[in-house]
Amino acid sequence: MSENNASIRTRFAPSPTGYIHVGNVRSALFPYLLAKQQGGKFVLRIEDTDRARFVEGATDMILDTLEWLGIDWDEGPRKGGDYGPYTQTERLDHYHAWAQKLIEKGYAYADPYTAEEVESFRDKAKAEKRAFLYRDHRPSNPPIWDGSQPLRFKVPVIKRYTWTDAVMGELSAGEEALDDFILIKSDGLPTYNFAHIIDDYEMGITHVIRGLEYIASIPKYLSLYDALEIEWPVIACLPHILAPDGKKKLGKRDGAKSVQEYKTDGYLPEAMLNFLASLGWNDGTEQEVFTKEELIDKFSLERVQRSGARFDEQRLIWLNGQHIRKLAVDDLFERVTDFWPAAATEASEQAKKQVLALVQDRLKTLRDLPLLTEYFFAEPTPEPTMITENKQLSKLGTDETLSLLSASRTALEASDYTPDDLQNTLNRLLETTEQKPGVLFSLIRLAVSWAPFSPALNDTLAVLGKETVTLRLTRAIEAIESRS
RNA sequence: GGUCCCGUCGUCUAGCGGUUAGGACACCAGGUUUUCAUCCUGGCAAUCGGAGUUCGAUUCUCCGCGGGAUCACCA
Repeated sequence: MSENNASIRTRFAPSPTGYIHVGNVRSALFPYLLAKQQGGKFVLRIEDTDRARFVEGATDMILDTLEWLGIDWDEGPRKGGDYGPYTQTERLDHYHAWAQKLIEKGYAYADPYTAEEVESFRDKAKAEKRAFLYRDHRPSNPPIWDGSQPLRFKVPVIKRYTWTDAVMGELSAGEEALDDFILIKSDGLPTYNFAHIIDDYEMGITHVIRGLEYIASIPKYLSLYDALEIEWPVIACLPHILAPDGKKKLGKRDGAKSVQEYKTDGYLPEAMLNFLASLGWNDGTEQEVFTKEELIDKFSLERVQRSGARFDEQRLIWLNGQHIRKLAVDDLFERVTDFWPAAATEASEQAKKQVLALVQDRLKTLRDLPLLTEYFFAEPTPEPTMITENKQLSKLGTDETLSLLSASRTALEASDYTPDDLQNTLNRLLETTEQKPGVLFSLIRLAVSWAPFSPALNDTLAVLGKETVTLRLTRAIEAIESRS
């Protein structure tokens, strides 16, 4: 952990073009962790300058997702702050003022060509297997910019740029990386390339952390910082999260699920955070399970991996189980509100918590709850074939099965139904019937649950209660009798 | 094609010249008086290739090979 630096300001700047998928979240998580660790501020900014891809409601989806994950922003939409507005379309006057400065300095000019003309330049370069550079076509006498043409940046100095990336290390790129990119589009809105530089500066962002796809553009940004006489911020590029099978960056086309889907699939936000953080980062120890507070405490950009990491859902599932087991039952109870089987609707809070405590160790996702608990809330339908197809029980004859169930019913009726007494009763039953636990316990378990698996027998019986157990044993006996 | 980045078990990774190359997920086997899960024990499994530097390379350098990113009036 590095020394405290309360002046640190980081940001996450999504575009409202759709939901946030799991590949994007790390671009929010890492800046968040860094800001929290240093006692600085984490800023959220909405980059909505692309009107064509704008999706109504996307901003709210993104904010909801971040809130669910617990990635809380200090400034931004829903929060306000001293550096607003935090939505780019509300900051147009800022961009135009800075653009004017560049024009006055001779570092910006109107692009006189039509889109088609530029396209033909590009095609020609491609046909000749050359890299296309707009600055090779820089007009000698550009018209006065009247806002109807795109405004282009005029790169002041064509040179090799060298810089230090907080994750990738020393980087450099040749002159081919520099070009006269568009600052303001012909619709009057700024491009990302221009707007984010202005916003980051005006919002006092000290650490610009974003995905690796921007790394090729960094020299352009550096030349713009220089033209604007703005000091370079700390720059960090995060490697991509790769699709589970292929080697390409995980995207919506590869079936990258939205974060919301993981929520409805029964994943805990802390598991998601832990998983995403440890994809491409570790603290150098052998610790695998981290709480959010531990991540904040231990995170560092220096230890972020330089290569991409596959999204391995198996590992997420395992981590989810780990985090579920760490929760107090009361806390877990709050999380599973939407996951109970329909049969549990009428059950009391106390009854549900009892059941929950029993199955907590068995939950991989919250969605497993119905499968694991159905028979506690609804009368199961007897399926005698589960006995005859069980490899231990299949050796039992019908008569023997019936007498075992009958003896069990009688013995259990005498118990006070505390887990301890139930266990003692079951043990005595083992002796009097001269059966192995694998036979007797399996039989009772099936007769009261008719489920493929269940928690420890004495605990299960205790939660079901004497009345229910007696009833179910009777029904089991009847079902087997009527079948033979 | 130009520019740039990356390369340790199947997967996520530790390693910062000398290690039996460690851990985790997954998988396999065994154990904890039934099942499933948890938990415990054990097993399987990796340094992309070739030169060079060095007494000694996973580690440093170079060349290959492989993979990826990017070359928009998208971000």
